[in-house]
Amino acid sequence: MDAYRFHEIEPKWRRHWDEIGLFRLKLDEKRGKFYCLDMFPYPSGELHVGHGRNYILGDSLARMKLMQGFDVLRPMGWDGFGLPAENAAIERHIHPAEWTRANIAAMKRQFEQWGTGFDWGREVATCDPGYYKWTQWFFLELYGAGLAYRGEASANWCPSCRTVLANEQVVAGACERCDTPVTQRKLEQWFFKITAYAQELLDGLDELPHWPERVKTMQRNWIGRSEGVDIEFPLENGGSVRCFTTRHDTIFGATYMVVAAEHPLLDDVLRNGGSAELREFVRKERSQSIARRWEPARDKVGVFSGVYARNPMTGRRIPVWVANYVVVEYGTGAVMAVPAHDQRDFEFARKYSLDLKEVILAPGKTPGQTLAEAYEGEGTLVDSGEFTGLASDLARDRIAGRMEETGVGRRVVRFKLRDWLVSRQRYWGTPIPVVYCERCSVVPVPESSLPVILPEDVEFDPSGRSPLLTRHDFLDTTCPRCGGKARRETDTLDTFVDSAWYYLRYLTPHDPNIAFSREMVNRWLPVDLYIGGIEHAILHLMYSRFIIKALRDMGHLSFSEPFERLFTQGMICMNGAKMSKSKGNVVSNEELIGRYGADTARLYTLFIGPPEKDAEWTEKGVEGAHRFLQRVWRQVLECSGPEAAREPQEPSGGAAVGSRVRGPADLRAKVHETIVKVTSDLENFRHNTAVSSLMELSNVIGAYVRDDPSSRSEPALREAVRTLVVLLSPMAPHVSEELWRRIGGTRSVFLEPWPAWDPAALKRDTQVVVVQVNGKLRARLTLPVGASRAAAEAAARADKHVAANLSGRTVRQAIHVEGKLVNFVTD
RNA sequence: GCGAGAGUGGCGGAAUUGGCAGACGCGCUGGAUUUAGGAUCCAGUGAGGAAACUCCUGGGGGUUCGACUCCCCCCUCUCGCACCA
Repeated sequence: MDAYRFHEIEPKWRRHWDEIGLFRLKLDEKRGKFYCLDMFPYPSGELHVGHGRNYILGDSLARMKLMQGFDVLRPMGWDGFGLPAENAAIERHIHPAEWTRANIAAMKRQFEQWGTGFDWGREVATCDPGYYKWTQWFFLELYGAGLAYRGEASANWCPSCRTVLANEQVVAGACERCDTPVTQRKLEQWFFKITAYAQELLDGLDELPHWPERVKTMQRNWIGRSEGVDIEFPLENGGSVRCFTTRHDTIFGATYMVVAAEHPLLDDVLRNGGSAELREFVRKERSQSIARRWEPARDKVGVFSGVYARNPMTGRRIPVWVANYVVVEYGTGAVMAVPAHDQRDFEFARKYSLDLKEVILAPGKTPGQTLAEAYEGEGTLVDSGEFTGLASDLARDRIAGRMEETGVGRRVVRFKLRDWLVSRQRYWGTPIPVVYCERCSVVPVPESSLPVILPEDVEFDPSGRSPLLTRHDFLDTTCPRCGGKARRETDTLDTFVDSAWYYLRYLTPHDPNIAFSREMVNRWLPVDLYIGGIEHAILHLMYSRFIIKALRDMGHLSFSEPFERLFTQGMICMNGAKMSKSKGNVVSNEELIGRYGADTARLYTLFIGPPEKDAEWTEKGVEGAHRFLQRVWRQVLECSGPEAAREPQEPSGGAAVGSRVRGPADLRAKVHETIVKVTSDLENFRHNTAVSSLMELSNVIGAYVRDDPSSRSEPALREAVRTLVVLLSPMAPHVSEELWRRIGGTRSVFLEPWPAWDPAALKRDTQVVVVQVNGKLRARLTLPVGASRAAAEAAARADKHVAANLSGRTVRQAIHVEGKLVNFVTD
């Protein structure tokens, strides 16, 4: 028998699949569609076994769907813009474009080695002008719709790199690139108005039953909707401070106010004086970086502002404080403080000896007891004027109503979600297509002039400053509106903009005239299955959802959610840590595939554990997967080749053990049970148990021929072996294709129909019925299927273990579950 | 603190309309084959016990003829959010 020579088999079949265009989408055939999308990678050039998991999962499912007769769209591309390329340029003097292209080529080679089948004719890269032209077009569309605007924002600023940093680029309050402490800086920046869709983005999550609950929860937290009232607190010397609260039922207990250091009220106060202490406190707080402010559990400190306000419900005079526990980013940057019913206010009030007034009574409590901590729950109002005696929820409604009548406040819904800051002071990204005209101010570049090309022959400054700032042939331009002198925008777009729409481009990847075809995306989207890492749970997925809704409202497409079903795969770890080059615990693909072949790498990756959970990579596990493929190889050839008939052996004589199948009908039942199991397991992302059921089938086949070598010519065995090969093919495609041809397949196994199970074959003659006495297992009986209660009970009583346990006792009740169990309950 | 998820042999993990706990793989033990190693094959492998048998799904309680599965309380771990008013 030939050895399993995966080195020869694997490249051979990959060439063949390419030649027959197995993964080339046939757009003209209109069968059921299946758009199976993997999150496209950033071309870092680094690819190890941990990166393969999602692609292998998707590939297995896509191959099964192909065999089930679906038109499968299975594209791949590259998230080509981003910082690492620019850093490589600065550090190693390689141009970002060159670095990126080389990495794409290297990664594509490795993808191909895995045998993951993609429709490479649809490949896109976000850094190609043919792609980013359309990213720029989106920008203009959003700008035209009023969803892109320029505004001032406080941002993380690295003084050394001279750029704004995203929050995720700030590590422990310092720039991830150069370790310089990050400061806050107000800058004019471009934003997308994602907040206009806050409510719809929240509601839409309820329409996504096939998304992981975890991801939806994270998005809900991020959107952060809360209902409350905005209340005007009049100031003693004129004017007022507005604050937002969700607990207006506690307003009668508001004994002071707190504003954030950035609150405009303080500008007025400090202009007219203010204590030295206040001045110093505000200065210090305002200079804190955003990152510093986000550190949790800081001691609450504050200073009296010198200003008094009036509680609009009680008329009480209350002091206004400045403190570090109020954030300017949320609400109005000012809060009413109710120390009796808010733990933060309670701690602060105790520290600075501020008044406390109890206005909510917990159920079963009497007033006047000394509080050890704030009571934040619901209860009955006390000492609250006309609202005294109401329950919290009713009181909130009544108080809000009264505030609206009297003009003191109004009901509002607030979100934590901020608008999406999309400008970056970086070179390697999509240029923002606007110019600044001396006369007309901000002018968008007309669509006919797109793309605004990113100049490639540029010099990189070690400071990290964008080379665009000194490129006059890029900078200097004319105004599209008045023809006068104008300067181009030098900021580029956040790479999340590039990746927010790429899945639309795959349908018309090379069309120079349109970003996407309305008709095609309406037919092919939403994406049926989107596979990727949990790290994109919020940003990428939320931005994509936003872009789709915006495009829908602009009339470019007619669906509301881009991804019907989302699957987030777990990480692959090694020695307890995420595999990464810097930790030195990577297993190289090339090495692994060189030693064991791609099919082993794939099979082990699928078998390692539940796909959504993190898993620990072990060499022993790889060997186990390889052993299984070796065994299948031998088994299939032995049971199917001519030598199967030529080498009859004496029956081993040993009686078949209980777990073994007893005849062709039993073998068929196992085969068809495996078809059911593998089919549903692949559809439900339980690849690990799909693999184990194939191992079981292989074990059963092995025992079957061992017990009766003459059975090798049986039709049931032939069916078993053929089915094993076909069911294995999505997971270990190369070896399955080779075996399929060797056992008589005349065309690719992937062109064969996926096996259907035969309900008749699933029916077994006998089944195992367990017998319990008082819930304790006493016997296992093999009974004919459909045995009656009487027959089962009689057989059970006849068993000697059961009889021994029943002797001397009276059976009070006998529970019978057909085909499963008999349980005797005795006195 | 809030929210979500998880806790099962030496290890990864199976089993959910409540009905055989530990599938499958790794590891380990013994045997066959082999000069040897490797590979392969066979048998065994939750714990205790010579055995009969008993015990076992983080801990405690409950519902039930019967609980890994349902309910209540507690512990631990992972992830997310976090002074959001």
